[in-house]
Amino acid sequence: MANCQQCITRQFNALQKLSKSQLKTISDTKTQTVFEKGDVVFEEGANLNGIYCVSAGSCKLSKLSSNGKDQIVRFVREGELLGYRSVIGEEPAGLTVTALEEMQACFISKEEVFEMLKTNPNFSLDIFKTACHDLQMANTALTNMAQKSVRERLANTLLFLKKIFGLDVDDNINVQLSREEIANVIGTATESAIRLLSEFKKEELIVLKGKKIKILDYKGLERIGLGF
Amino acid sequence: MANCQQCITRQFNALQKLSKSQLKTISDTKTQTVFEKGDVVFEEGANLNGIYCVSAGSCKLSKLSSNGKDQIVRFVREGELLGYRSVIGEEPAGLTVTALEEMQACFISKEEVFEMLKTNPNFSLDIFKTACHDLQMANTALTNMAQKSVRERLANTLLFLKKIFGLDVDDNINVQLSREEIANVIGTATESAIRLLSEFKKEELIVLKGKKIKILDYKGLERIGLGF
DNA sequence: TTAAAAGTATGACAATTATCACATTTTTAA
DNA sequence: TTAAAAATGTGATAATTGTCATACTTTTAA
Repeated sequence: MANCQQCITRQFNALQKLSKSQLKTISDTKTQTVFEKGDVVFEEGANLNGIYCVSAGSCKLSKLSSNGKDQIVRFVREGELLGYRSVIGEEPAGLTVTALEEMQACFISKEEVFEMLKTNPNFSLDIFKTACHDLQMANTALTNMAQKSVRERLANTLLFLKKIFGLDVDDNINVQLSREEIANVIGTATESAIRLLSEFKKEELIVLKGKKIKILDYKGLERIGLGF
Repeated sequence: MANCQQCITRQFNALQKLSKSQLKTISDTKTQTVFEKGDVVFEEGANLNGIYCVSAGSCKLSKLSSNGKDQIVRFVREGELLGYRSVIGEEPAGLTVTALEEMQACFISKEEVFEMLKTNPNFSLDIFKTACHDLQMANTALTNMAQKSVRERLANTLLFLKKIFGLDVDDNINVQLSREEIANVIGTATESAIRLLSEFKKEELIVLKGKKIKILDYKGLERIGLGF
């Protein structure tokens, strides 16, 4: 996609609020990058010079704990913006962003972002709303992490992954995560995640085929996730 | 405090960015409320008609889990704003706010807030920065909750409470929380929190006197919090 | 193509944490 | 002031989860 005017991605984020001339400006100044699976977009602690608009593919946002383990905090798909928290908050990035598959993103410089924030209240409010919603989600995630068992969290995580990534043609959850990554979402040991996945399989809640996971019993997983 | 112009509280939040006339407007339209210890300012799920500027006292922000337990997500002290996430995000409140002591707060209507957001980019950006910082904190909290043991979380929580509330004349952490509330910050059973506090006391890391907690060995708690 | 490396799976066991029971202390309210 | 209620503290025990060992499978790269 050479220019932003034709790009449908922006319909899904705050860039939809830009005026024609503002859109032309970022279209002319943006730089487009392709990331391969496993590539790091930016790392925790980095000072970002702009934000990324993800135009294809998906990535994980993770944070390193003092025990050396990665905690996956969030997934971002095409259409979403990356790095605005750090740029607007004028802090180093709090999370590391890693591509989960081939991924395309357009970089928009900090200066352009602040210019838009100052001159376009609709843009400003829209992106602010996203941040507020993210905060809501973060608080819910914290509560679940604190109050739910690993088994409950796994059930919720599977439903959550389905919600974010949807299903492929065979009704599998449309994302391929390693067992370790699943464990890093839940906040548990890899072995525990593997063991509980096997249990879910035995209980005929899911089907496993390599990294592919198909949910058989949505109601069942929901019940487990709620603690029953 | 009858008017906002003389109120020092606003120095500590985005209201410092208001123009004189904007300040006069909110000063004339605000309503001031006093909350007693245990009073609920607003509840999870409520539709807020404005935000609160806390001018005295402190409160806890908590979320009910499906298991019936409260998770304390955050503490807010004088000088901070409450409810902006819900108002700006145009969502029901995600958290319940409860006064921890006598507390005073000024209510500013939604209409005033949006008016200021639209016409004053400095205000807008300042409050946005706060939100971004809150997001950063939320991600760190999530990672700690997921990756650290209850013992480690208790150590970190005590240091965190000291940082937020400071010390009283006898060097106790300057907030009185019940054992249950401490457990609800950490995300553990009340008995476990009590047991671990007793352990810390035996290990001469802290001194307990009723609800008062004095930290004796900061380095020791830091070491435990990091997982050593 | 094949050897090495990485990832997945499972058992055995240890450590952590939750739950229940109950005693003691503190707070509350009549 | 005093009885009731709530909060705190501790033991016993069960349940959950982590860790280590090891086998098997899949992926990677020479």
